[in-house]
Amino acid sequence: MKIQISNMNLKQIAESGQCFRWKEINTDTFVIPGDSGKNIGLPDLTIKQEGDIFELSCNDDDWNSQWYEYFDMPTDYEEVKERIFSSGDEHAIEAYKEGAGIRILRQSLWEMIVTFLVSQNNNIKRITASVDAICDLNGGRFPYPGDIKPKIFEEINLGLGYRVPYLKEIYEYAAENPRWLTKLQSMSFEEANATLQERKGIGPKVANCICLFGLHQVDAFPIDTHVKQFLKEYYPNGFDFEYYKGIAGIIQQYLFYYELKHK
DNA sequence: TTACAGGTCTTGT
DNA sequence: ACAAGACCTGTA
Repeated sequence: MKIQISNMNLKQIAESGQCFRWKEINTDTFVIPGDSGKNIGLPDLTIKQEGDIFELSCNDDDWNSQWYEYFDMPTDYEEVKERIFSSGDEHAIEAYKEGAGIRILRQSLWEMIVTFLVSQNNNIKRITASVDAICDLNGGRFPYPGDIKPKIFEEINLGLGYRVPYLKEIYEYAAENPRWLTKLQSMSFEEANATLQERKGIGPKVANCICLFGLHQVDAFPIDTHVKQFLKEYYPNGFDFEYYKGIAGIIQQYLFYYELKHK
């Protein structure tokens, strides 16, 4: 199928550090694993961008029931744009222009938990390699609790370094507490954020990433080394979180992407 | 060779 | 509550 979508750029999303399993098979053409979203059994999606026209390998039903949400179509990015431009905040405007096609994907919560545990004090290239290695344990599909035995992390070198016990423990915990994920989904941002940080290896930054990318809590604002640098350089007197309430997490992605590109 | 990467934990004050 | 220091490892 073929459709027109505004405010979306696949390449920018792929580079924005929120998804680590997209494969670019051609220029502006990506394969996205079907289990990246909320329906584990979905076929992989091939999607090709030409301007604001997108050609997808799925049918209308799968678009309407699955990928529409995955690409965050329910969010009005035109409104986000207007709020940024009417803010008078020149640094946010500048950052926005750099990554105007970024969207906050609505990805699998479990995948985000595991992925951002891996991400700490790490680089995107190695995170991708480790996530791929973790999927290889499960025939290429992202392993859910119970799909693999937690001890596997100690037995096979997946390039996780000191994060091995974190991964082992989170797989154990989630298998023993099967309602944990659904509980997180019913919590407020503050509750979910605090609950996530009860797990070993999940601190404030990783918890905010999980809230933003796995729970679509758009008030989450992960402060990593890049965003910290951006805030320090351009907002020495503080960043106006109040003004951006409701879209702070989206803004955060523009700042992150801008800083990543200008380094 | 040293520093850094989408940080967190432990320990000491 | 806050500040060091340690921590795997590939890349520049």
